[in-house]
Amino acid sequence: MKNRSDRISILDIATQAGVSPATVSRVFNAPQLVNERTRQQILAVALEHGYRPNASARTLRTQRSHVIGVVLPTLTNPVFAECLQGIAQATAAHGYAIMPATTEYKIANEIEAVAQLQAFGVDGVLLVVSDAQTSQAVANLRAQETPYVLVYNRHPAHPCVSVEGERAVHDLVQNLVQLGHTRFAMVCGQLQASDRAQQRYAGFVAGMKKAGIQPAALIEVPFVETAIDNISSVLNTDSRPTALICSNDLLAVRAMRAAYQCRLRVPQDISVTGFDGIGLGQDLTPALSTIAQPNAEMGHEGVQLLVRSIEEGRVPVADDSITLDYEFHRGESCAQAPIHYCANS
Amino acid sequence: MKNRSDRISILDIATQAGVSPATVSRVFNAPQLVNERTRQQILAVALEHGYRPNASARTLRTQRSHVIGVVLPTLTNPVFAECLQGIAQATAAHGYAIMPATTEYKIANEIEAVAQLQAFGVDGVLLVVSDAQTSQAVANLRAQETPYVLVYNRHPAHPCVSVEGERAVHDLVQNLVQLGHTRFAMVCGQLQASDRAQQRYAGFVAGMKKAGIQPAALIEVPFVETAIDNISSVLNTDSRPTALICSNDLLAVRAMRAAYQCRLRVPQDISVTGFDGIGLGQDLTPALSTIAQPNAEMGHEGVQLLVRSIEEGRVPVADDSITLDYEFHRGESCAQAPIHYCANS
DNA sequence: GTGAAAGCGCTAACAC
DNA sequence: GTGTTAGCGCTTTCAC
Repeated sequence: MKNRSDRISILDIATQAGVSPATVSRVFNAPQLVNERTRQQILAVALEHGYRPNASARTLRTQRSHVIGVVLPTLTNPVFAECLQGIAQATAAHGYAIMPATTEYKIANEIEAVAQLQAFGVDGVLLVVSDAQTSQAVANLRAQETPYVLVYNRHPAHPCVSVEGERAVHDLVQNLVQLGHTRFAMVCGQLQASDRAQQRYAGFVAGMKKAGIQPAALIEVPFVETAIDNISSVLNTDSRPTALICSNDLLAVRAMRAAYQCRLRVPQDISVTGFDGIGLGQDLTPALSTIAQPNAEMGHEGVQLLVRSIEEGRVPVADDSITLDYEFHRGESCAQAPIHYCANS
Repeated sequence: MKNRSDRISILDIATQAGVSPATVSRVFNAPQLVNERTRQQILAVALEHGYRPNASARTLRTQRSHVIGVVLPTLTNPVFAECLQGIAQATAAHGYAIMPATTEYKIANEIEAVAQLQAFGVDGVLLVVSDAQTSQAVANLRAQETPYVLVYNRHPAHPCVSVEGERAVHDLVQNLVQLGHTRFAMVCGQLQASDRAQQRYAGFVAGMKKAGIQPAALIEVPFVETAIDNISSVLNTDSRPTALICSNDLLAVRAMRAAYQCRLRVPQDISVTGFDGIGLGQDLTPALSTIAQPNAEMGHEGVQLLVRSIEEGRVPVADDSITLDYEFHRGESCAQAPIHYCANS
């Protein structure tokens, strides 16, 4: 009986085609070295059996797996899902496979994921880490000289594909000030769990300072489950903000929900902005105002950079970093500050 | 100079620990066979070098990769992203890695993905295909006796983890009829590209029949880009429906947008329901009414079923199929039919 | 243009 | 309880 484990091998193809395994191998790896007629002959036999060279054997022999590892926080947030989608498409176009792992924002998982990927012999890894500066996982990659590129993270000492989050939020604040807003609050997840959120917050602070506005509330939302309550409690105060700048789109959606529950209209009573540019944001009502990153493209570029350096036999370095443009989507969730607040200021 | 390609091997560990490679191997694969003291000794050396057995070599030797392939349409739709998240967590818990590929709903990509995964020697594959009945990719898996489980697809001849989509929509129609609705329309993507959508539509038709209601409009949306326009054109007619049953949540969000653009209030003027239960749906305003599938759990169960049968050395069969419960989330996007329409009926 | 043979790193008989 | 050895399927010199 045919057993699943005795798959057809290069030797079978060689035998049936009346050539040596070396020739069959050449057909797949250096076809120009093989006589046209024998090549066709071999290809015919291979096709008939649906033969493809065993990747583990090839990897073992060549020390090249044609697999890219990917480490990211979660696929529950569409930003990362969209990015992974971009990664998947780009790698497929280059003939690579991907091996992703999610960390749930846990440092220990980042480290474990990288170790596992290294055991699988991935040619390189793309990561979104909690904090590029202090990441042990990244340090390990570097120590082993495994090529890697950070995505979303932005740090001068590492090869990164990122967006200027700090500047983006800084400019956003100016933008809202133009619209008459003077009372702001920023909504973040746990700041220490994300260098991106920290950078966005830094932009917020800088923007406020630039505009000469009082330092404003930071609403740190420890768990997504309670986000709406956390935000509502701020919106229920007398001195509530007229603009809520959220460090990501998922929070912005919840902020709009919180506003609704507090009987505030978006954007008439309160403006809400997000960050990320998840696809769904544009289809919401009101359409989400957000600093849109080109998520799929970030994945694309990361793959591009990583694959190129892998194929050139070098490791990507900080100088290879790519900064992509973000785009402020005006949306419908932000507008002029409400009149009576303007009067107050 | 240290080269990235000469990673530490089992032989290095063996030499340094003063044992044979076989003993080192045993420490990782059958620790109980090794003397406690030598085991500790070897573990210490391994830890010091951060050694992990090379997965390609292990795979080549044992014919077991500990990798699960995943084939799905896209990660741009949160349903699949949430499911993959569940898959990633479950596989990690079992010590497996995943290798996903996206098909963009193209049959050719399904076939190619499966072939690539087979070349990588995955131990099994989880797939969401366009049409289980006619899938060549699935047929190939079966021909090679590669263990596989379908997720979301529901078909009597295959091992599936799914939800009774047909019944769900059938019941939903009754539900809406109870609320006074008599004019319905169903919104789908391209029906021939998804057996799930077909099943949901069948449930719609059956539900209408059961309620003794006129066969209603089917709004087939060929491209997501134009979804809102397609839907709007139906909403702008005199005989517009009072309830829009959408075959997935992404379409439902766009349907709500279309309603808004047509100056119809959801749910006062028109009720909208989705299907899938994407996480974001509950945070929207109005909260999305939907038939919620347990997306992460579907991934979990698929992994469970697949891994169990892999470890028992058999292939999952149709009889192993699992039907999970869906849950109707009432949400805020559906309500009583508007009065003047009731009067009409 | 093609073949013979060595060896990538590991595991699993089998021997002791 | 541990070591010796063959071989998984492939690529790649080197020889012809």
